[in-house]
This record gives sequence, C-alpha cells and structure tokens, in this order.
Amino acid sequence: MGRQPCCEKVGLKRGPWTIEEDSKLVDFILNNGIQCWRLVPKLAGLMRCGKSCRLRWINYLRPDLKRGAFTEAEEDMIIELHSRLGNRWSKIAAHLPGRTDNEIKNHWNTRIKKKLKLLGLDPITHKPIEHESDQEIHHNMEFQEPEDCQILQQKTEEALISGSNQAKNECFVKNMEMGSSLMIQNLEPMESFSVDSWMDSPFLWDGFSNFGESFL
DNA sequence: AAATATATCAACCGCGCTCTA
DNA sequence: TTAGAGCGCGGTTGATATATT
Repeated sequence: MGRQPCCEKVGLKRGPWTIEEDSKLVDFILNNGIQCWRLVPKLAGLMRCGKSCRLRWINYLRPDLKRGAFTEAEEDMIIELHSRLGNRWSKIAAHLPGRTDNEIKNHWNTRIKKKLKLLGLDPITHKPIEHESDQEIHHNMEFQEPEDCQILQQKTEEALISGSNQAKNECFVKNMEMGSSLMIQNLEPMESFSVDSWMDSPFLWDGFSNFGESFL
C-alpha cells in the first residue's frame, strides 16, 4: 500500500499558472501569510493542490527573488558549495539570497555541468577527469568513422591556419566530443592541448571569452 | 521557410523527514 | 511508541524557445 496522495487530485488544475492564479496566490499570501499550504488553495480560491501553490510561491512569486542570469560570482559560489555539499540544492540556495534551489539545480544541470566538463573537471567529484587509458583510446578509435576523423583533422588544421578563434574553438570542442585525444596529439600545433596543460592555455581562455553568453 | 535537434526551465512526482496526537 | 499528516527536497518530465540544417 503506497503513501496517500497529498491532496484530492480530482478536479485540480495542473500545468502552467495563469496571471489570475498568480495574483490570487500573491494576494492571499501577502494578506494572510502562510500557515498551512494544504489550506492555501482552498482559502485563496485556487483549483490547485497545496504543494503546487508552495512551489509556485517559492520558485516564482516570492517578492525577494532575484531575476535574470547568474553572475560569475554566483556561479563560482555554486561550484564551490557543490564541491562541499553535493546535490543539496536547498543548502546551496541558502547561501545565495534571491535564488531558489530549483533555479540553481536547473542552472547546474544545463550549464555549469557542461562548463566543468569542458574544463576537464568531473562535475561530481570536482577533480580532473582521469586520462583514458591507451586501451580505451584505441577502443574508441576503432568505433570512430575514419572519414569523420579525417574531416575533423582537416578542419582543425584549417582553423589553426585561419587564426579564427571561433573556428579553433569549434574544432576543439568537436575534438573533445569525439574523445579523440590521439588526434589532438597527432597534430603538432595542438600539442599544448594535452589534458595536462590545456587549461593553462591562453588560446583556450581567449576562446572562452569569445564564447561569451553562448558558451555559459 | 520548414523541419529537426538541442537547450532551457517551470512544474510535477514520490520519497523521506519532522511533528503531533 | 506509533501512525498519519504535512512539508521540503531532489530527480525527472514535458512544453517552449532557440539554434541548426
């Protein structure tokens, strides 16, 4: 026998909130405060469950919420806190006034995780990702279409000659995606991008700044 | 311009914890 | 002590927006 549902779901509205619903909820909470979430929808005249009201208020309607993109300082803080606290989003959110656990969790999953991976860091342990063993590299290469490798290698060389940072970065990301450490090692101008040293490369950081918002 | 893929984020779900009778 | 109610949390889903082909 499972746990009983938090409320009678029959006849309850679900999905995105309307402006009218939002204003009903805000009006009610500002005038009455919150004693019991289960009673809020009934008293506020909403066809929602208490849980849904709570979530809407906490994640969207609270007047103290900060809107807009995360700043670099906030991102750094999230990374630092995550390294200490793990996926305890509410604990992390407690250190970032105006940000919700849901918002931080979403931002982590969609952006910061990728950013860390590109920096060669494991988003779970926050440690540098281990080099693939030679065996694994060879294994990967076996499953790589040789034509694809050739095309990528050619494009990488062209990018290096062209001097375009954007082109270089595109090729670099593709190289990383293909897990083709061997290809990178085989290209003399790209040697500085062995996993050991690529994080220190001015080329890489220039590239990141060029990515700007689209990268982050 | 249309179709398809990918990214983003609001909202939901279910579990576990805490409180209370 | 225990069972049930309510709340909060973290994982997941799905709708929408945006980018790419």
